[in-house]
Amino acid sequence: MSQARPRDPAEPGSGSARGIPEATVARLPVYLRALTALTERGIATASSEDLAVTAGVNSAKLRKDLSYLGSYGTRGVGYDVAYLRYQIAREIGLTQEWPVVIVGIGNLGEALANYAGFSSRGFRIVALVDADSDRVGETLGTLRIRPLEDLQDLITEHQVSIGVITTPAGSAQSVADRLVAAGVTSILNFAPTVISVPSGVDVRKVDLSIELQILAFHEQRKAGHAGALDAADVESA
Amino acid sequence: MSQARPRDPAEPGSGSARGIPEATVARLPVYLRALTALTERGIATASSEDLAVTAGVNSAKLRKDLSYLGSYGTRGVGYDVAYLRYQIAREIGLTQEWPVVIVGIGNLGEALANYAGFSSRGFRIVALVDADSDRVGETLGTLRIRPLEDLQDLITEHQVSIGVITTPAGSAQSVADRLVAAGVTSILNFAPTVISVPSGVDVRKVDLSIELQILAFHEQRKAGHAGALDAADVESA
DNA sequence: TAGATTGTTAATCGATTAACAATC
DNA sequence: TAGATTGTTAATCGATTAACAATC
Repeated sequence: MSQARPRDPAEPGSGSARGIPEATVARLPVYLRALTALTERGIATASSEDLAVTAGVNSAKLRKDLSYLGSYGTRGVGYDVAYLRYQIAREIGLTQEWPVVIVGIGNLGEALANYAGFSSRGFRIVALVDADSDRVGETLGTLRIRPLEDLQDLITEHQVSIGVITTPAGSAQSVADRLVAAGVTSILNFAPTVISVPSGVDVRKVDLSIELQILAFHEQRKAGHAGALDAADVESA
Repeated sequence: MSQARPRDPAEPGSGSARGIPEATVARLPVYLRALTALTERGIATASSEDLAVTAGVNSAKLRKDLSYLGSYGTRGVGYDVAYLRYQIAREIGLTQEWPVVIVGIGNLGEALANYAGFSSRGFRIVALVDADSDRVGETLGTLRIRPLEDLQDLITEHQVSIGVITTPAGSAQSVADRLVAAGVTSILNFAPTVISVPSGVDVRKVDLSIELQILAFHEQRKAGHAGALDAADVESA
């Protein structure tokens, strides 16, 4: 466990010690975005309360989260926005550029390929791959769509460690297998299916219809909604 | 708190009692999908272990989650796939159809408008809205893109309670305000910004670049990755 | 010094999990 | 009855939060 004594940001390894809670890791990008927003507003120093409001979290949680990285604030003053922003970017690994491959160039894959928010945050899409021979050869932005057979070579050539799957559910597992075999160790899966990977490979899943279903669950329980009556009918039947 | 005595699924209200944990709610759609997959494989009965493997969770967790809904299994046997599937669908609110409006028809909005996964799960996109007068009037599938001024009327006409925001960050808050003013009480926000809404309105956020950043954080910490060296360099500097 | 705000503690809350009595 | 598997308990773990001593 970590010692109670104050940590010095200059002490090598102090801030990057293992054991940053997953919940904290998931919020670091949110803080990064909030700091960017403050920078754009010309704000150089911000209190944990300012930052928390911008990020949409509670300030005690924010201070606790930041404390896992080190002591980057000044008591009585707050945080230097530019400095904290750099420290968080470094912690996440955004001081380097991450080459990314997208497999499955349907509507969603195409939208991601064109999404400016990736490149502006340290990710560079270096290859687009599709199994459909009709789409192969087509150019999207500056990239030509490549066949699945080229996947291994593309990953090796660009030293890709992060892959994005935007194929239909049926192809997702075999694509994941190929990505892993080629050396990819992080996968962002948009296909509506569970994929299995060896330990050591991280998978995150984004599921658009699941998000809507969670909203529907709560919506159904709100008073005044027509659905609430329907549900009661089913129940007493 | 819930009583320790066994609950009867036939008892009105038993399964739908408030207090289903959020973490459980978020997994119900995953179980629903797993049950659908089992149905497609022609499997009529499944144990919690079968279901858990298909859904990618641990079976103790799955049984605990299902216990919040009621007692839908049979000891020594397992769960009837079709029956459990119906019960979960009912619990989520998918026995009715949910009309949805999408605001912001860029690459992502267009991809969502064409996404078959929504309609097959009880959501129907009833309106596409964009602020750009160049896109207004264009037809996507069976829907014509409508101007922002029509938003209120569309929501009233179709009794929409769920809205999807796929605008740039800068427009998201004003769109959210208009959605709420028009009566929407659930929002799925794809814009890379925090939006504020009155209490009683649910917002879920999907942030594509945040998912990639979380992967990058872990990737950076994996041995053998070039980035690991870079980070160490920065740190000791 | 007085005021402000961090970083940390400790209490609380919620989620996960193994284990097993209940029961089909 | 014997075997299988649920539904529930209770222990554990992790996350959140209020409060405040430390300190700028």
